[in-house]
This record gives sequence, structure tokens and C-alpha cells, in this order.
Amino acid sequence: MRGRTREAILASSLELFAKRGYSATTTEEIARKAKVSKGLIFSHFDTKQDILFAIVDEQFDRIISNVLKENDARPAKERLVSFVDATVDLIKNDPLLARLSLQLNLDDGYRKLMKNKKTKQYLDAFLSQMKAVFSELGSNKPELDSFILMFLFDGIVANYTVAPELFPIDDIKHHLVDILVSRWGTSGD
Amino acid sequence: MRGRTREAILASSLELFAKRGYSATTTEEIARKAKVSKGLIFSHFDTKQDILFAIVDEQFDRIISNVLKENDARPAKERLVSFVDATVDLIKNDPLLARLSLQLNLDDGYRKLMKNKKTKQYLDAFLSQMKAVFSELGSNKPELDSFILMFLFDGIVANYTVAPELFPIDDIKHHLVDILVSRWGTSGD
Amino acid sequence: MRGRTREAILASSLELFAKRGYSATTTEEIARKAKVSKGLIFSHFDTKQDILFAIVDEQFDRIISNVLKENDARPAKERLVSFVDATVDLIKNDPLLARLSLQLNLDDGYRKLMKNKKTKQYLDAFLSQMKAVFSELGSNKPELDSFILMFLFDGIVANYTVAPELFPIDDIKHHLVDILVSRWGTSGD
Amino acid sequence: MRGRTREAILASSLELFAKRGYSATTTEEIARKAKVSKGLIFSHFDTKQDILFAIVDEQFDRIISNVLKENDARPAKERLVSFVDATVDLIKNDPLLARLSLQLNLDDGYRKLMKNKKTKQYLDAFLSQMKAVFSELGSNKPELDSFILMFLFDGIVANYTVAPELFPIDDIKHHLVDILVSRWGTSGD
DNA sequence: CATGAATGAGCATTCATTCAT
DNA sequence: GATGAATGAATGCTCATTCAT
Repeated sequence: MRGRTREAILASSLELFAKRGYSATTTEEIARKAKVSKGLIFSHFDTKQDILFAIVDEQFDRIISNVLKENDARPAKERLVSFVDATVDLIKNDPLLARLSLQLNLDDGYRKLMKNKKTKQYLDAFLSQMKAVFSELGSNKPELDSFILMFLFDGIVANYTVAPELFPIDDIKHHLVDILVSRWGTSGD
Repeated sequence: MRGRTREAILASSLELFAKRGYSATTTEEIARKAKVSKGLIFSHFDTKQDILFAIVDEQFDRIISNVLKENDARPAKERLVSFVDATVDLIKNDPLLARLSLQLNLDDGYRKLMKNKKTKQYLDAFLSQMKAVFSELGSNKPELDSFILMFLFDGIVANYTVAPELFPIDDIKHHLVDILVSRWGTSGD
Repeated sequence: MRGRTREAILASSLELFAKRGYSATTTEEIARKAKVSKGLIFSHFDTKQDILFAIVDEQFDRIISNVLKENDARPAKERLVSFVDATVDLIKNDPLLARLSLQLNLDDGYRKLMKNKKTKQYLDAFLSQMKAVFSELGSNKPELDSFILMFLFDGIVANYTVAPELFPIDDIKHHLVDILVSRWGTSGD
Repeated sequence: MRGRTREAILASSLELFAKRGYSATTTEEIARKAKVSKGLIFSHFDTKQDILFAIVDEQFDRIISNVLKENDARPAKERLVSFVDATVDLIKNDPLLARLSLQLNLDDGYRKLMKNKKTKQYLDAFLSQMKAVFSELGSNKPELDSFILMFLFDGIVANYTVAPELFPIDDIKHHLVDILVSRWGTSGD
């Protein structure tokens, strides 16, 4: 039962933090949404901030590690396509986490706290993998290409997770893949 | 004097709202940064929320209208390039406004308030112009192309405005223009 | 078993109440120190206050009655010496009870509750016995002498029970007896 | 005005802390008694604990330094009498401070905080001065005599400050002086 | 009996807002 | 206008107490 309660608190917090922001979310709201008492929250987490950290530590970890696959032996083009696929699917499956992550990234206070946390490491891993792929594909500006792809993903998060009904995410994904394939299609084979 | 005070309050608020979030910013901090007394803030604005609305109404307006130029008679390719140029420059020149705008967009509470506000109209205008451009350029999925370009801009905001030292914005802009030109270069002439 | 548990709760409570104060002690701390669950405490006592009352009623009683001996036929000087002896030994043997008692006496809220409780009766008994002793010894201000002796005991409690390592309690006791004997030695025989 | 408010908060806090204990006193009560709002308290003091520290630092200092007079050239007997006089008067004039001081001394948590604070230094100064006086008077156990006198004062605090109507403080003082004079009267001249 | 998860009133503290000066 | 002292509703958090297991 204890595990269930904890999950309920984390799930409610995630949704509220992602949709209204961490500061604007009260512990009362979290309690109401999780259908537990305010007091119970604090028998699971010492502070409101600890709830946020638990989400970041436990959930971000689980999710992001799915996308990053070291030692992928496939040709670069396939890896690029599969990468886009995985990232967009991640956003589709965990829109709240993606939205919260983007939100936190926009917050100076949070960024300072996270200076040496895993999030940054993932980003670096992401970028270096991308750079390798674009290099293999023959890009002469692989870093810029990586940046642009990363921006694209953040832009998808910024829009799709907030109003999914406005954006045909699968069509967008396929179109994006088409664009990339048409751009790099002749190379890398 | 009165005008100066008002501007100082708006500028300080913009910076704090953009960097730490609206909820996490206190009127005390705004007063300190603007070097005015807390009381004076409330002789200029009735509520903290009014400060935010003033920023949105006055600043967003001024900025965004620069980008949207109706009745642009130039060929589509030129318009596309000029559009990318104008948008990236806007982000470079007003990173705080861009950052705040993105942040507000991620906030359900704010989005509800803005349902019928200008921001949405601008977005629609932006998208329909883009669609026209991509149509003229021969795209068979002009809406998806527009979405993707918009995502790109949001992604630039999400990253560049938060850590400008990490991203060579002008190189990125040129590379982006190169990509677009190489993709649509032969068409639309 | 039940008796053991009850004693453990009372002993832990006594120590915590005496050392940190009643209000500052949480039931959680009591449970931890007594190595029982929080719930069990409330199957033995209805409220936290009841624990305090149990200590006062049961322990104070037991202890104090040792000191007060009605119908003591010995000469006044002996009774005085034996009284000092008994009181100091009581403090030495039950420093926590003495400390708690002093603490409660300093608390208006508690004093109000105790208006008609036994504690006050003991005090009166103590004082009237002392007065009798000092009268017999020839004091012309037996009440003031009683007060002063009582103050002395409270002062010993205030200091010795809190930092026993700083005060050579037996030396102090003997010195005190010496002083009293030298003061009243020639009289009362 | 700001000073007045601060004094009102300190005075109300002192009374409540002294009479009901620090932990049992709520900031709401302090505010009510000081006739200010709860919020105002926290514009003067960061935490409730800081109020206590302000009382200790500012008031204890002022008061205690009156009693301790270094370089007192008078004969020991006079110094002893004057010392008793000053201490009892201090208790009479600032019973709340004396009561609070005794209460804090009974609290392990507070004692730990104060390990290296001035209070302890005063106590040491007090004891060493007393020891010197009793030595000069010919005592062969000057330290024990000092302890006993100190205990007496604490006992007066423990009783008089809590129920002044029960104890004729001036009579007690004079009687105490009489006792001391009669004990040490022939010596030290 | 025994546990500790759960509750909610209560507490210290914050902060947008007001207002006397 | 301008200040900052003052207010009090709201927030994060605590803790005595209850109760399902």
C-alpha cells in the first residue's frame, strides 16, 4: 500500500508540476489530486522539493536511458531514423515528463541546482551520439545539425505536450523522418 | 520620471519572470531589482498579474509585429529566408521576452487566461503565412513544414535564451538557412 | 508484557519531558526511545497529556512520600539533618523526576491545571514541617528559614540534575549540613 | 515606530516564553499580545528562534552585567552583601528574564546551542568572584559556598518569579543577608 | 496486542497587497 | 509621488491522534 501511495503522490505531482509549474503547485492540490491527506505527503517526502527530485531522479532516468543506446552497430542513417522515432515516441508516451523537463530547463534556480546532475550528462551523451551520426552521414557541420535536431525535439515538447490535439504527432514524425532521409539519404550507405 | 519607473518595473519583472518563473518571483525582488519601493509598484500596477499582462500586451505586441509582414510581395524563398532571419534575430535581441513567452505557453493556467488574447492570433498568422510560403515553394505538406519550422524556433528559444554561451546562434541561423535553401532551392523560383 | 510496555513508555517520556520539555517532545520520539510503536502508546494512554499526568501522579507520589515523615519523634536537629539528607538523596536518585517537577513548576499552564492537585499539598506539608523544625530550633523567622532551605533544594535541582558532572553533590550536601549544624548546633538540644 | 514594534514583540515574547515555555508559545499568541499582525513579527525576526536569541543576547547582557562588577575594592563582607542585594533586586526587577533564563537552563536542546555563548561565561565569572569573596572571608570550602549561594538564587527564581505573592522577597533578602553576616561576620574585617 | 499508514487541525513562515506618513 | 511598516490569507510542514490490518 505504501508503494501505491507514493506512486499516487508522484503521479499527481508530476501532472501538476508539468501543467502549472512547480512553484504554482501547492501541496494541498497534490494531496487532493492524489486523494491522500496533506500530512501523508510529508511522511513520504521531507519537502515539496524532494518530490520534484524524486520525479527527476527516478523517472527521468528510466525514460531517457531508453533512448540512448551505446554501441549501436547499425548504419548511421538507420540510427538517425530510429533515434527520431524513439524520441518522438518518448514524448508521446510521457508528455508530462517531457513537459516538466523542458520547464525546469527554463528555470535558472533549478538549473543551478542541477549543475552536476545526470540530466546534463544525458544531454551531452545525446549530442555526442548525434554528432557521430551526422559525421558518418557526411555532414560538414555535425554539431550544428545536432543542435538543430535537438531544438526540434524541444519544440515538439513545447507544443505537442501542451496541446496534443493541435498537432498530428505521427504525421509530423514521418514528415521529419522523410526530410532527414531525403537530406542524407544518398550518403552514409 | 513616472515613465522611467514604470519601465524599470517592467524590465525587472521581465527578467525575473523569464529566469525564475512568474510564481517564484516576489514583488519584493522586483522592487529591489528595479530600485523602487514595494509600494510604488502597486501605484503603477494593481496586481502582480497586471505586471505580467502589461509585459505581454505591450512588449509581445511590439516585437512580434516586426516579424509578421503581411503583403510581402517578394518570392517565397526570399520570404522564407527573411522570416528565419527575422525570427532568430528577434530571439537574439529579446531573449527574455522569448523565454518568458515559451514559459507562459507551458503553463496551463496562463493558457486558459490567454484563450482569446492576441498571442494566439499571432501564432495563427505565423502559421498561415508559413503555410503559404511552403505551398508556393511546392511543398505537399505545407502545414507539417510550418509546424516543424515553428518547433525549431521554440527549441532555439528553449536552449539559446537559457545558455547563449553554449550555442553559436549565428552559425546555427546560417546553417538553418542553408538547409532550407538546399531543400527548397530549386523550387519556387 | 503490558506492564513492561507501560513502564517503558513512562520512563522514556519522563526522560524526554525532563530534558527537552513536555511541548518539545513528540510522541514519535517517545515511541522510538521506548522501542514501541506510536500506536501502542495510545492504547495505554489516551493523550500525550495523560502520560505526563501518569508520571506526576504515580512517580511523584512514590518519591515524595519518602521524604515527608509525619510523627517523627527525633529531636529537631536530627530531623533537619535527616531531611536535608533525604532530599538531596532523592535528587541524586531521581534527577529526572526532580528536573521535570521543577520544569512544570515554571509553567503557568501546568500550574493552573495543578491548582488542586497533590503537588501543592506536598509543598505545604514540607513547609509546615520545616517551620516546626526551625521553630523548635529557636528560629525567630522559621518561615523564612523554610523558604530559604526550599530554595536551596530547587537550586540544587536546577543545576545538579542538568550537569551532575559539574557539582560534587555529596560534598555539597555535607557542607550544607555543616552550615546548618553550625548555625543551629547549640540550640534545640 | 519600528523600534516600538520590535520592543513590543520582544516584551510579549519574553512574557510568554517565560510563563508557558518557548515551544508552547505560538507566534499567533505573541502577535496578539504585542498587538501586531503575525506577519509583522517576521519582518523583524527571521524565525521564532531568533526572537529568543534576541532576548537572550540583548536583555541578558544588559541585566547580568549590572551584577558583575570587576575591580570592586570594598571589603569582602560588603561585597558579599551588595552582591546578594543586587542579585535579588535583579530578580525582583526582571522576574520574567530570570524565569526564562532558568527555564532555558533546564532545556538540553537550548544548552547545547549555548555551549559557547555568553551565558556560560557569566556563570563562570559569577562563580569565580564568589569564590574570591568566600576565600577572603576565611572559608575553607569557598567553591562549595559559592555553589550553595548560586543554588539559593536559582531557587528564589524558581519560586518567587512564579508566585511572587507567596514570598515576601524583601524579608527573605534581609534574612539571607542576616544569615550570611552572622556566619561570616567576625571574619574578613 | 501491535503496527505504522493515514488524518487534519495547528504551526511557523511567506508574500501580495494596503495605507499612514 | 514615494516609502516601507503593517496586514492576513495562504503555504509548506508538524504532530497528536485514529484506525485498518
